[in-house]
Amino acid sequence: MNINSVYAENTVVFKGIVDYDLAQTFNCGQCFRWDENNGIWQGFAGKYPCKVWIKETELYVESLTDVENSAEFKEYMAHYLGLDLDYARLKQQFAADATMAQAIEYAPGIRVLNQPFFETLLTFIISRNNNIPRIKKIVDRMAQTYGTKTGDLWAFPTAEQLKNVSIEEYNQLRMGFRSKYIFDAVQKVLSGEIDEATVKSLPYAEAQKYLMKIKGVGPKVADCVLLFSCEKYESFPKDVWINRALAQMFPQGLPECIKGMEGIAQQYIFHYARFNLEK
DNA sequence: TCCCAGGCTCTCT
DNA sequence: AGAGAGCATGGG
Repeated sequence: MNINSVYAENTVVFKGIVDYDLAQTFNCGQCFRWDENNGIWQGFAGKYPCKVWIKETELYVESLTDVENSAEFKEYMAHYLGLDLDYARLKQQFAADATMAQAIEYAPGIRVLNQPFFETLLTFIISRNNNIPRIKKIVDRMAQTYGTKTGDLWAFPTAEQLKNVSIEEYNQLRMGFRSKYIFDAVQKVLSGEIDEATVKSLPYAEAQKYLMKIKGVGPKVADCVLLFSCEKYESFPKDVWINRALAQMFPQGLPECIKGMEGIAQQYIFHYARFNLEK
């Protein structure tokens, strides 16, 4: 996609933005570390601590540290925010199915972010049998205990920063039975047994199997990592809400019009289900 | 007090 | 291979 943007003073402005809602995007359960203040969202997009806001059809991203390479910054943010995928066309395609059209209409401003691999892997290990508010708290404690602070924002820790953290220390972050799984994931990333470039290069099914070498990572967590950080848009994570949606909204199965991009459709379905379906 | 959460592992059949 | 209990923790 051709993305129109201008850059000045650590800020990139993306123009011609239509149907993009930051609240819907950051609150739809795909990420856990963005906070809003007076319409301005703050958080980390990869290595960039940022403020993000939308004014009419312009999307502003201000880096809170000095940008060394503005071209790289622009490209990274466009991809992170999902601006390089034609959502207008995709949503029109999905809306061929009436139930999909209903889910999209409920929150048309959702975009699937392209997040960093390591952070996504760990946060979705924490997500297992957990609820979103508590996931956020645990992830914040991880950042504040082991990450690096920029201004008043704590970066999610790198694998290197977690190198010497023990299971007992993870327990102190109140992550319960997930501590040993976080520990295993960190070790496997550090040893190279789990390699980001390898995951991304594998076809979906093999990539899922590869990630499941990590203890505590099953099909659902692997699918989330593949969808939210590896551009495997055919990945369709199934949690309790999606299972409810499948039973109540798609008793005949998923429609043909989302094929190949099931993961993007999934995010609209998930968000709709969470706020509209009975338990 | 019990139920549940962006599930998975282990055990029993 | 399929079903079911158990799991840490905290909010409702």
